[in-house]
Amino acid sequence: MKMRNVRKYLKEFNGVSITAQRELLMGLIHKSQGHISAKELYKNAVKKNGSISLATVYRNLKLFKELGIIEERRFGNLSCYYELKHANSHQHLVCKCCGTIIEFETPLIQKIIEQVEENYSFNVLKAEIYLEGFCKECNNADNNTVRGYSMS
Amino acid sequence: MKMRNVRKYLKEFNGVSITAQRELLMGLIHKSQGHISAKELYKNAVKKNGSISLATVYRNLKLFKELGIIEERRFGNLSCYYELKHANSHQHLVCKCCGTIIEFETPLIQKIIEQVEENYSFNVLKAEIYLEGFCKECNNADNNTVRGYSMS
DNA sequence: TTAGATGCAAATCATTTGCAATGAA
DNA sequence: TTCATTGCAAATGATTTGCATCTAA
Repeated sequence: MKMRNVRKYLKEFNGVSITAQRELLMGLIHKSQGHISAKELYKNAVKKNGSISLATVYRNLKLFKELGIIEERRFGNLSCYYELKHANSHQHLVCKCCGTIIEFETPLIQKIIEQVEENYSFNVLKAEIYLEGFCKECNNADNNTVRGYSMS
Repeated sequence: MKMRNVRKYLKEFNGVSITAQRELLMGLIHKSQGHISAKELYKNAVKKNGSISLATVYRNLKLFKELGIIEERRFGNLSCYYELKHANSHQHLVCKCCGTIIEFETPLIQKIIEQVEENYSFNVLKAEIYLEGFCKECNNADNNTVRGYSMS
């Protein structure tokens, strides 16, 4: 991502200053083109700026989240994943074996939201579908493992 | 829950012994009739058995999970919630303000699974929908707060 | 008797926070 | 100059683990 665009992003918000760390982190999040954890982001950032701290990564992830630039997701793990907020909402399909994360969309989620708003008088602000299973390749392989554990 | 039923549950598994702590924890999980966190479970357990340890709670939650008796859920928080595995799958609707958790069912989730299995050659083993928003009461109230933060 | 279970304290992992030093506007 | 931001280290909260002791089978 061009520096100019990052600046544009951040400049829209009053009182938020543009620092080298923020530009770096935003650039890396853009490059990740998908989901990245705080630790991965930190590791990548250190390669470019040896003195950046994990605290700065967390603080800025929190800031970007509050500014509505990124979203935070949990995929069963203890740690979170972060991704740029897309215009179009999408859902996640995760392989228990190889960890591949596939994004997909479905108009049915809108139907579900409507049903729930109707039935429970709820004002739904966020809808997430999380599907887990085995992808084609892992399903065929013999030596399946689930996040490091053998499942023979 | 009657002790006999707890024993029946645990006896089905070889090598798993029936301890007072396990009976207590299973009973409390049953009584909770919904979602309970490890900490809440521990607090309730201590009332009946002053010397039970948090480690025992976590170890047994892990065991029950492995035995397929309970399920682990994350609702955006850092900590997990545990619930008995129901025969019928159900989804969750959480109020950002008061924290109420509503369970609901929808046949549309099956449709989504079918679509995904078809489109991505995935073998889907688990499907979770998580909806978040404001319940009727909180939506009407003036002083809405989101998990402790004011949103005036 | 003996493998599995427990309690305790210490360890880990992800995330947050206090504080003094630094840097953007 | 001034207030936001950073790096560092220590704190926190959830969960796990090592170890000596206990207990169900």
